[in-house]
Amino acid sequence: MTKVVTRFAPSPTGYLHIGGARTALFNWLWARKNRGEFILRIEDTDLERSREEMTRAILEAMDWLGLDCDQGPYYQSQRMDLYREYIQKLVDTGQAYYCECTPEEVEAMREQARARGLKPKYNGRCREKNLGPGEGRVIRLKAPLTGQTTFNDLIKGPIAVNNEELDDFVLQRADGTPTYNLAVVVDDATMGVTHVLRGDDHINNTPKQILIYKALGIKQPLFGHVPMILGPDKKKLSKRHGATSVMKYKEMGFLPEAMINYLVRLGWAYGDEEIFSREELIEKFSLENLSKSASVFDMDKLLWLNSHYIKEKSPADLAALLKEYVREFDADLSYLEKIVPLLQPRAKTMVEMAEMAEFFLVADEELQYDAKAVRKFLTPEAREHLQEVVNRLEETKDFGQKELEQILAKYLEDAGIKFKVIAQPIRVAITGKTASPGLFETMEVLGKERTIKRMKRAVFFEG
RNA sequence: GUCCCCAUCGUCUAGUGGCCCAGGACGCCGGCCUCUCACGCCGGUAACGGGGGUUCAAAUCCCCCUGGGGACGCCA
Repeated sequence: MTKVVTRFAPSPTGYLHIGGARTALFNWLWARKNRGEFILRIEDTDLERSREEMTRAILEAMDWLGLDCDQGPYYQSQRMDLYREYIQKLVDTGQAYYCECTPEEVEAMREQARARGLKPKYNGRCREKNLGPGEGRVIRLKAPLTGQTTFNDLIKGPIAVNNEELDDFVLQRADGTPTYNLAVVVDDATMGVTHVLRGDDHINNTPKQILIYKALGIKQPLFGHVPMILGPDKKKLSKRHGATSVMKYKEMGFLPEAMINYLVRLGWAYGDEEIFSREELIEKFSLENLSKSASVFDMDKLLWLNSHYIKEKSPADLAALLKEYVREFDADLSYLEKIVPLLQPRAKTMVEMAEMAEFFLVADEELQYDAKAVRKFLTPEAREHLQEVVNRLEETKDFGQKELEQILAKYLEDAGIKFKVIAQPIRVAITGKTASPGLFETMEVLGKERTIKRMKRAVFFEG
């Protein structure tokens, strides 16, 4: 059995988007599962649109997702000689030819075909002209006029296309650079790629590439076309649907674990299981369980997975992460580490967690009070209770949840009131809001001094 | 327009001819828990696009229709 080699080959014309990330993930998983190799290749043959910063952004996103490669990144822009060599081979063997038609002329041919209700194609005008190299000339593949090109897709099954549908497409542009289809074939072949897993928007390119493999007389890899990811309107996912860049999700406070888990389940399933660790995925991933149909990106489910992984992660790790999301961080990590457990069951994203952590981090005198909360809960009676509770809190040395609970219980008994009566006032006093983690745990983390300071401030606070 | 691909709850999906008057998950609704908000737990809502076949038996196989998506570049 030969070693499995997969690759991810983005073009640096944009950021790594959701769909690309999933394709990369599937390739990565397949390589890892089979103890094969995963190659990263930057497809930058279009020197006009390729941007170096995009390459960096893609690499950064791959890194964030933890999709490490064994080879590369390779750059097609650095392999031009190799492509030229293969193209020359095709010209020499009469399987490719120079064409002097201008883009306008070709467009006219296509227009003509369209007018007759046919598929727009180049009409093969220069096919038998036997032209040599020259200014403005491209090289086209002399594609078969009849017959069928077929392949057995790993995901979709048998696919057949009549060769009449294909035309003599361009292999080398007028500027001497190779086109996508040629470069992909040369690279996949020379890099020993065994499995090409890519978006099914490439399905129509596959027959063309197979024609090149055949013309070159080289072994072709196995192809698998994964379905597209759609927006809620069922159209191909794009900027119109909001964030599509993977790194945007990092910014929005998603964990890479959640991202990976979500992406893999979009188009792949393993029975009824929903949660997968990286190791489980490598063990359980399989091509047979990939679905054939497109799937809709669902933010709610991503959010659910993210909150799951937030609950699962260690407070220490989260504290370190949270640091990046909190504005003006001046406390130390150990303090954040105490806050995090209170927020884990509540925050769905790191951004949310940062917002929820805000009142812990702000200076006591700068704590913002919600006006409505003040009006509703800091009533004159409530303020009296608050003052009484402060008096009792000042006398305690221990400020742990247990002690606090006892002190409050004693006060309730003495004052003859229910906890409900003072719970919200205290909460508003120390957090400024009506919603927060449990009162006692919040007080403990805040500490005696700050809790009391805030409560005292609340007693006389005027909204 | 032409070609290619696809078709189970709103969404992600299980299902590979009988175990399915279709299971899980997200969401949504209701309840429980409760110091608020969450978490958690329990329950509920909701789908095989339509029509023909094949078969003792079809969500599962075949055909047609419809619907959706994609591709038709000297982009990838």
